Amino acid sequence: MGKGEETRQTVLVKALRTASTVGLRGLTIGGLAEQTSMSKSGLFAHFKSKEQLQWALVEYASEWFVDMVLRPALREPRGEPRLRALFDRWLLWDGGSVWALPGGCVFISAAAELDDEPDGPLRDRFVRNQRDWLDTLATVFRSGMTEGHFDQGCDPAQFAYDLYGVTLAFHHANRLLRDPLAEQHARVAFERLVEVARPLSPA
Amino acid sequence: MGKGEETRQTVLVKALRTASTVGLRGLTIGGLAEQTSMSKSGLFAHFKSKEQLQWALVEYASEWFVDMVLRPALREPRGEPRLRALFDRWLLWDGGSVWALPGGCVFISAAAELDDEPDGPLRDRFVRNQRDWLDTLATVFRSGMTEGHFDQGCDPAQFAYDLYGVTLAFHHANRLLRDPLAEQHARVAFERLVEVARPLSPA
DNA sequence: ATAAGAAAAGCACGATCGTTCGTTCCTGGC
DNA sequence: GCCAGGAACGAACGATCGTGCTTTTCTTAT
Repeated sequence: MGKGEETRQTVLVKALRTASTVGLRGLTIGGLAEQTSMSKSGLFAHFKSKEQLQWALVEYASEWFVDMVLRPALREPRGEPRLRALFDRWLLWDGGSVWALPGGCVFISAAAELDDEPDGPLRDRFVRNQRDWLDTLATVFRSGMTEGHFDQGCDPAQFAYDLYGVTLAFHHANRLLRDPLAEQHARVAFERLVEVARPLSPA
Repeated sequence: MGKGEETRQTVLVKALRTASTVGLRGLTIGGLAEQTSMSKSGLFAHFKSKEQLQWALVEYASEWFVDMVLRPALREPRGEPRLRALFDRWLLWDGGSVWALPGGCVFISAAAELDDEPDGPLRDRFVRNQRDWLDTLATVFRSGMTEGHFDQGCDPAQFAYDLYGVTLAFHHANRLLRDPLAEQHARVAFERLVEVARPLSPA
């Protein structure tokens, strides 16, 4: 890894942590330069505009999410165990683990900022990220259906939607309201989602 | 209503619509002045700082939410009917009705911006708003329990959490992903929440 | 070791931010 | 009709924003 790529990475690491608390829009070149002990122009040269920096950040965050949440969970057996691992690590991702971002899930802030933005490279990239994640959830759930853990009549897309809702509510209750019962509520909700999806007559 | 209060109201109306798309932080005094055909300083004088403007905006949004969503639903019979009305109007509030804000639910953007903010008057005010709303949901559900619509073993706080999750996911799917199935997913999720809460042995 | 090229810095720009100040305009009570 | 006080304005401030240019410093390959 050449020098250029190295500092680029350093910047993205810092940027990711800051963005998790202040959002993509809250990022500033000057602030980032200060955090990395660089000059504004020196940092700016790596990304040729702020939006490209944001784009690179979404890219980087996606990779890291895969590394921290998805990949480890994929080592669990297909179906329900894998789904549980996914959910557990998802909660850790939003806070409570040493490797979690200081502001919790960075995608939630980004979603709120980009949802009313006009189409563009940044929004498109992020929407793809979110669609991929929902697709992944649906796929993992579908594996659970073929494994016989979940009923054949279930709708994987609906399940992905529901599960996302559970974690969105978790983020809300945990970080905004600082509700000590947030995680408990999340787990109860998850268990009921799984329970409801169970096949009536196990093969 | 004196002249001062009148223009103050005018400003808040415009501010609310803008904030729904760009968030509380995205608001600018200059932009607001332009929208209302006022001078920056003239507008600024009504609120003595930007944060106080944001504070007043949260206050105003809360009132309007009560008028548009809560109050009309309270005219429905206690219990399940009232809960359904609440949910229906909540979906309308996030978009799809003529009176909805152009950027959808303004509280969701605000939540993402304020969740990692240090304590302060603005955050406190907004957290109170959100707690009130969750309490209201729980209360309405609890009425449904005493009415016999829902099982006595249910946890109203858990139900409020779940229902909030459904609408957060709806906002996400609807506004960010522009998923045409968003509302359908939301309704399916709601129906299952209600279904699961039904008493096993109706009195 | 040296030349070529990348990386970083320095500096400045136009724009926009929130905010202040002094002035002008309008309104309501006597 | 006058006068006090609120409402709005115009201009300006210091700060900070993203972004160009030019120059210096460092890497890297030969």
